[in-house]
Amino acid sequence: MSTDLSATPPKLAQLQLENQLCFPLYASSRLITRLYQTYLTPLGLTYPQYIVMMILWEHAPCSIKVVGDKALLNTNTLTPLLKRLEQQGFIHRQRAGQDERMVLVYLSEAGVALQDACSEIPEKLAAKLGVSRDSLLSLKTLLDEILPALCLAVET
Amino acid sequence: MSTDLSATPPKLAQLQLENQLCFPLYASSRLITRLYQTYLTPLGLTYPQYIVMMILWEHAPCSIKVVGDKALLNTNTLTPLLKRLEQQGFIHRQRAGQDERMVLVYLSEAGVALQDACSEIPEKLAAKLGVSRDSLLSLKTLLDEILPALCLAVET
DNA sequence: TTTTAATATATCGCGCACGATATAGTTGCG
DNA sequence: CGCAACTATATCGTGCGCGATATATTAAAA
Repeated sequence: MSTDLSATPPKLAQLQLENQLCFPLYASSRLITRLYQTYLTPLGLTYPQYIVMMILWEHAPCSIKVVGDKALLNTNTLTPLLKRLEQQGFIHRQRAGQDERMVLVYLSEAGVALQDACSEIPEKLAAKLGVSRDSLLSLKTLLDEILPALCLAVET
Repeated sequence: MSTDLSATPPKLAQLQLENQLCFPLYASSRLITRLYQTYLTPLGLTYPQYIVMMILWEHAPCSIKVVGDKALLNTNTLTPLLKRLEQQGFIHRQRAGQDERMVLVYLSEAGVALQDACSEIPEKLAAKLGVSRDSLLSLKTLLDEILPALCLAVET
């Protein structure tokens, strides 16, 4: 009820939204996704699909495992997502010959062409956001520093 | 395929995952949620439910609109979420008398008691993460600076 | 060479997120 | 007053995320 720190025990004050790190992280991630969506929807992509396409532009053909390692996603998310990308005609999938467990993901021509169509999105977004390049850069630096610690902590 | 910047046009280099701000934001948000979940599941809460409970601990009884404004969530997310919180016995809902459009959310005794059960979670998490308090604090500062710009940009 | 463990992918179920739409209730304007 | 604009909530459909589990293939151990 009170935001008066002198009246709120410190442990309960930590549970107030404005004192939490987790909330702005959660909220800004969702808002960024929504911003991207305005540019991605016309191209037929969702935001997680865009993440996966970025990985494929750089690494295809590669196994689903590799995509998952880079996107930090498991097959319970990736299998249906890749199915949709295949239905859209951006990729196709094929079991690897030498190791029948693996499924290799290949880019189609449309999938390759999509990269050009996406090339302007990051700068358009930065412009629309109207936050200094410095702020964005130091945010990225901080997150890149914390991300490995998060990966470790999740596994323990 | 190549990470050699001299061989990759700058606009396409921006589409490589490690040059993007959006990915570490998206990934760390999900990982933080997963970390919280280990502490929240035993209490019968999901992470978004925990966010909503934090708002209610501070502002209940209040309307769904107020909860949505603070959590940056709409009723298409909140209505079913609040239903589940009610089924768990943490809250109850009632139409406001003076304005029959509003639904007021009240904390039950169990809902109030839950705050104590959650009071140790933030510090436990920070300890497990093993990142300096300085890093976490400057991350929060940066995010709080960018969040308003994001809210604005989403509306335009 | 069996047997066992590890690996890669798939499936299921639940709970978000969110765009789009619908429905009451309220307010304001002519 | 009557009617249009606004507000608060609910519903629907789609696509994630992810814990849990299943299956097939390969590698390692006995």
